[in-house]
Amino acid sequence: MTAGSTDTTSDGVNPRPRGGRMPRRERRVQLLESALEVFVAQGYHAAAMDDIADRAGVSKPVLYQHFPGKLDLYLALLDTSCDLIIDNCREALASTNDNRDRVTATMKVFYSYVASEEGAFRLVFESDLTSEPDVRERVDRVTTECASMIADVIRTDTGLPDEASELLAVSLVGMAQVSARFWLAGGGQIAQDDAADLIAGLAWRGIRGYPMTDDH
Amino acid sequence: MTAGSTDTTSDGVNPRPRGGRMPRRERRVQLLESALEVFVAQGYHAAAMDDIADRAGVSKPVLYQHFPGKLDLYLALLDTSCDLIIDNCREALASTNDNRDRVTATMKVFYSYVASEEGAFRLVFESDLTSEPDVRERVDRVTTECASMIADVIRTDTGLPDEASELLAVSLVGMAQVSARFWLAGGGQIAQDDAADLIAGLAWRGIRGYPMTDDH
DNA sequence: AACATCGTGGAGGTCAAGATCGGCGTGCAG
DNA sequence: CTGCACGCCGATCTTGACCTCCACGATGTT
Repeated sequence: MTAGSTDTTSDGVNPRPRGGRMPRRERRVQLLESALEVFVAQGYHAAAMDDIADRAGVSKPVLYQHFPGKLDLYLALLDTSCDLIIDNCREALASTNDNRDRVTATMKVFYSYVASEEGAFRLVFESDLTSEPDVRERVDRVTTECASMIADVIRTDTGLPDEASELLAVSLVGMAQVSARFWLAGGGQIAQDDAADLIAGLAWRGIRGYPMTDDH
Repeated sequence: MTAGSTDTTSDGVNPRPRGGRMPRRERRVQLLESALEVFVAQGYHAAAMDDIADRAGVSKPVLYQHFPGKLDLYLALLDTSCDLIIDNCREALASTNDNRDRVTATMKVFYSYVASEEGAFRLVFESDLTSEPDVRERVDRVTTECASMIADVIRTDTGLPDEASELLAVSLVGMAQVSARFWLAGGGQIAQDDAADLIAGLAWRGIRGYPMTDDH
């Protein structure tokens, strides 16, 4: 009994049935999906190209016929995920003119992002390839871009200096991403919207007093 | 002769003079210092044991006579850094009974931690070995432990439920660590204490308004 | 002063993982 | 029926990094 039974190779993952033939374009998206699952579950370094190929139900050469290397595959997925969160953040900020609603909407964007089934946020917030400059640049860009958009609002409405606005905005983004990640790890003790509302309230109380309030 | 001149370690090319002989205990701490520099500069995976040995001015076998393997070496440094930030956080919270001062003191702890010359915070906040459960557990413990201590204060003073207190505390920790990291990356446009005060003000305005505020 | 001891150094083994080359089966035009 | 093209797979190569074996020199003792 060398093979044949579709048993789990290593973990609780079930590889796809082997032998199906499909056009290139379709195969490519399937490979991307499989790669995302493996990278999310194991991280970049622990993920082997064999694992991704097995997960997709194909052999390794097929994978290399679609992507030149492991890093390219990872960067493709990373770019998609980075663009998603940045675009959603932009839309949330543009969705209203009330700053309190802006805070809530942006917070919900982060919580939805983290709660999404695919878990792609791990590539961005928990990447284990930060030594690679291409990865570092993209990961940092998520925080800096989101923060920059928020900082524009802060600066416009408060008149604070650029550096202070940026730092405040970065801290709001940090609050959102870290709390969302640990909310998810907590296992759903609190409903997603309740958690987002709670933290949005914290953030809003923090920044709403800034234009006119002096310290103490 | 064994001059401990730890000058700027920007890129890691700074091998020590070779040939110096020293007692075990001293050699061990020197190896730890060298390993920290290399891990901080290059990350876990990119760092080779040869690099660490060369950095310390010794050869590879002596490194293995002091530490059984690469992971143990990394975990030793990680533990030290994790304990440091957790203990400092605890002391900051115990240093006063005024919650506003608690927030400021805790924020300054994070900024000092990130600004410390050795850059050990990168092992905790930017580790590239999160796939290893031992590492993941320690890294997460920093946030959860710090948050737990803060959550105790929040729960006591506000009467909020446990889960809400924990989530608020986690978000404050996230705000601190992310903003501190990006403040450092910003290159010192703002003075360290000013940045910490700014974010502490944001955090305090956020949480001070919650139910049952005990103002003296 | 000579010898034994111990720490040090360079060169090498092992193995995992990324990247690749000749064969196989299927569908279609002629 | 037959040749062709295309997609796919088993088996292999190579690189790089972690981890040990034989010489050498310094130190303490008689």
